[in-house]
Amino acid sequence: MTTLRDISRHLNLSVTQVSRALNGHSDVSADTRARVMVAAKRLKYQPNLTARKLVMGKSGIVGLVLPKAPTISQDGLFVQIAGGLSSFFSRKGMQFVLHIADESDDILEVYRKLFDSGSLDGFVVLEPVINDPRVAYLGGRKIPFVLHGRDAVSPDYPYFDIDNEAVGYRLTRLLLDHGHRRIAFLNGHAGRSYVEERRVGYLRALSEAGIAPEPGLHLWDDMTEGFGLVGMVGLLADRTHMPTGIICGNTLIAKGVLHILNTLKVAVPGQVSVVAHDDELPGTHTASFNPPLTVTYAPLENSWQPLAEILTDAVDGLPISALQRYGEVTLMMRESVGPPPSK
Amino acid sequence: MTTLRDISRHLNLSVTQVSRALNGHSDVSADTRARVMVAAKRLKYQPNLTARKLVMGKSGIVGLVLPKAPTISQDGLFVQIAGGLSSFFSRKGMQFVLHIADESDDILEVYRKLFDSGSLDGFVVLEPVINDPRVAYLGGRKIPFVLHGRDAVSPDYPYFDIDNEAVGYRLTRLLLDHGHRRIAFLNGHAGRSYVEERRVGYLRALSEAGIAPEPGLHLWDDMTEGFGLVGMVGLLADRTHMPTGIICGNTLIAKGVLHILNTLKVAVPGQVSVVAHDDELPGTHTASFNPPLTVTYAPLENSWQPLAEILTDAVDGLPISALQRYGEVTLMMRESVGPPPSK
DNA sequence: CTGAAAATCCGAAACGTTTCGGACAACATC
DNA sequence: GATGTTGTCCGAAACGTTTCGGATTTTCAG
Repeated sequence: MTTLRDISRHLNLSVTQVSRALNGHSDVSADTRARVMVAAKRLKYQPNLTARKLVMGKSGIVGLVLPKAPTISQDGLFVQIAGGLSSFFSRKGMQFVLHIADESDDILEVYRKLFDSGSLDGFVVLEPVINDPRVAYLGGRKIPFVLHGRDAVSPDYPYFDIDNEAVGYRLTRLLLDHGHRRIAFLNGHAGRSYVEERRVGYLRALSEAGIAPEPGLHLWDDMTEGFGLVGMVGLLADRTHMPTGIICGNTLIAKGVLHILNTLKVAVPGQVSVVAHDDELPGTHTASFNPPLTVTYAPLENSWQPLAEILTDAVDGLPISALQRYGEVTLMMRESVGPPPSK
Repeated sequence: MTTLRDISRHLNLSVTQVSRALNGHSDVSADTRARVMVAAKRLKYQPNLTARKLVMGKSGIVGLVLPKAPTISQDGLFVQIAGGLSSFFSRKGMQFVLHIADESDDILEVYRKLFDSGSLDGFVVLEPVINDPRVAYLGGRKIPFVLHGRDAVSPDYPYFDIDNEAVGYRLTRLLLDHGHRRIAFLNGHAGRSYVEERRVGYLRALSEAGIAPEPGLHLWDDMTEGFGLVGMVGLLADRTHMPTGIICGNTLIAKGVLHILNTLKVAVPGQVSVVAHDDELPGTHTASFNPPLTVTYAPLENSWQPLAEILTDAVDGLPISALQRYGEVTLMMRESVGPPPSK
């Protein structure tokens, strides 16, 4: 292990100057800085985070804690998330690390241990539920974290989210503008905040169009292909009274929905129009669905960078107002939407 | 934050004695120790692990480094591994952490960074290939690690493995003992050491029975259901000359093989006998295959505990001889093996 | 040529802990 | 009474880094 002292001896410099050179301080001559940089690289110098942490109070490591019970473990999503975050954090000079909590122990206790032992500076928190206990705990203890999403409407903690109310509104509005009047929404699990917000957008669009929401047309469930299959079959039960527009909470649901429609030879968009929100989950490529699906598009991948930025800033103590950001959502018009059948 | 110094001042003791009292050293009087304990509790003393780590040279954290490109094809498997290791390490008072390497950077460089920065004490290494570069690097630098498997026959580093030569031998032998003469082996990817070793066992059993191996009967490929499907179709191509015994490297392959056999109405074990090695991958339950599969059984789950034990011992500097262990393999006789058809 | 500002550099302290080497009693041994 | 032995204790060094305050050299205006 090479230390600052090694470099300093090697260059006939003081440890101080080497440190300052490496950390980009002002009072180091360009020449010295260059020499230090070269030597550091050549000797494969790696700053000892433990020592640095001791004097600065920060370790430079952040993490993600997941319960063993697979909330996200499906679909290779897991590796994608960890990989994405990992690479952006390392680009910011931080290390990102993943911790799977034993199902036996309380997840909040895991956060505490990790933070109080001084190993981790902060956390990325995924998949919030409404009034999320993790958020309450971390926020209460003033432990730095960033939430992917929100657990309330106007939270007082760092987060990155997309405008889910707008997603619900735009998808509904699109169908309304094409003339649809009976619009079903296969949404996610109740309790998740993004699910609830999309519902709010859906209801607002309907109400603006002067349409009373029918309870049977809004469904909550796991966002899986299975839900799409079962849900769509249910909606088709009464052919004389079925919806002409279908909104799917994600592309898995849409896959199931389209599968049923295609199998039963229901024309899309001839008889039924279908739209969805597309996170670009691995393995679902909405452009090559049959027919190509009209979606609101906001790839998950676009969140890793802002999440990493926000968390590093949070660890550095920036004010919360600077740590709340939204991601963009684009409407991708493709071929799954048309006017409703004329009776 | 209360420190040792606070306690020492409060008790008119030296920092040394307080530290020794708290850590249960011998040269502290019973009286002093009691007083220190009381004071520590009353002042809510929390030892600063960072400082301790700096002086002791250990962080108490070990990790697993994975390339972003998924070597471990199955995602559920991934979580299972990380979860299993995590829970056994935490039971040993260590923290386990997972690091996904950016595909851009050299994986050895990642190991170096993680270790030299003092963040991690050691590593679990999975899925060795023959002459694995990671093993060479870590071993060469004397960085503690434990290998799940081996990358050579008699290695000089800590490992936990099963006897893969015996797996190959026993499965082959079982079929031979039932009278089979033409035995195919759908093995894993060439280069992996366990794959090669099983092949050695297979060849030894054949040679003991005086049978010359046919090149076309031993196949290497990814250990997926797809390989099972494709491989089996290939083996069935010439019905007059097909093998009567099939050995599958894992249960995914076996799943594919059985699927083909069942679909084509080839009787198992009437016309073809099938055996496999069963790691108990998530989602494959060989007892309820059709027919229930005869396997060598060595659940992956049984490795987490020994791996955790070996690595902690390795970090503590125990001699290598104490750090090399084998796991058990049981032969589970079920219903997929019988005599070959009598012409 | 002088003086001061600017540019570079360095020693030493600090972070909180463990541990090495020794100090100083009290007590037993011969 | 001299010599070990044992039981307690303590000062100081060490881990590798950052940073404060000052020291030294260079530059440059007057």
